Amino acid sequence: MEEAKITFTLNRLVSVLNSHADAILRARYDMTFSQFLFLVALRPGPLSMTGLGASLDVTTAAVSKRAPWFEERKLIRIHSDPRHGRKQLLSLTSKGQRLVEETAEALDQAFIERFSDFKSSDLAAFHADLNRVLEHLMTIPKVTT
Amino acid sequence: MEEAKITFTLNRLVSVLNSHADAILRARYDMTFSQFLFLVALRPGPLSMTGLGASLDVTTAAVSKRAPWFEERKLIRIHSDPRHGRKQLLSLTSKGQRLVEETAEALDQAFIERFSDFKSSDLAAFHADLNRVLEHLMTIPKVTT
DNA sequence: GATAGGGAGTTAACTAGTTGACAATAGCAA
DNA sequence: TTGCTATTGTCAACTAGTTAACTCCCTATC
Repeated sequence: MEEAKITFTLNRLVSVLNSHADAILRARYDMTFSQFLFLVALRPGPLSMTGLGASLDVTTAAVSKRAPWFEERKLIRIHSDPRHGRKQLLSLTSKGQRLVEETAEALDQAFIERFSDFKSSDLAAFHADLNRVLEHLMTIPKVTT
Repeated sequence: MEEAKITFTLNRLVSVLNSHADAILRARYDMTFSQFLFLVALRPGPLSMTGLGASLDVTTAAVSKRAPWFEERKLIRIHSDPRHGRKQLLSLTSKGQRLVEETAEALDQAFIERFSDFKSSDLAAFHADLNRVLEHLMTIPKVTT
């Protein structure tokens, strides 16, 4: 009993965190959390449809359907890769880039304020624990039948 | 920068945990994780459409659409509340109950095995940390504008 | 050069959510 | 009683995912 409840607690935790972020983005930027994630994934540089899908942990088809929405709003540019006829490269426009920086900053700030009464060393230790568990889970994919 | 990454790590962690659970359920019980959650929520006793929605953190409409699928498979029963003409009560059939117990047990077992090399006191401390953070987030809803 | 394969993207049909509008019932107050 | 107001569930239209089937285009090999 005690075991599985960790996963329930984790699920509740991320759900609360994400809807918190979503609420801030909707209220201040008229934007959803998932739109934010789409743009953030492009921050490090242009990606193909498939590459962005991998980064968002979503199929290429899902990206292909959503991309035009962002292009229409001039947040991203879609241009075909000169080195590969079929491949499309998605990149942030300067408008998109500005939006990402601003929203990312706002969320960071909100997070910091929310946890201002936690010692930063505690948070760091917590993050380290999370990473330890995550890394443990990534090893030995283990085909369960 | 360091701050927001905690939330990214958390999101990755639950996504890995949940797809792990999903894979086990699909392979061994031909069932998805979200179907499992639907049934598990009814384990403590019958719930109305709205009540189940609250428990799953989903709207009443979503429950209303999915419920017939489970009824057709004789996993739940839908009967109107004798004390309230409009209200519908959803409850597990014995088939549903058996399935829930079996799958919950399987997932618990898989979790235990997966973390067999973690000291259980470490896991307990980790869970306590999670709860501490979660409780912190639940306080002061704080209307952000 | 022809062609077989693989990689990349799109589309269709599906599932699972959402919101908003609605219908039906419950419950209270006058 | 009668009549507001709440609660409850359903429906329609939408968003965001999935898988499977398809189309292009590139590359290697014969």
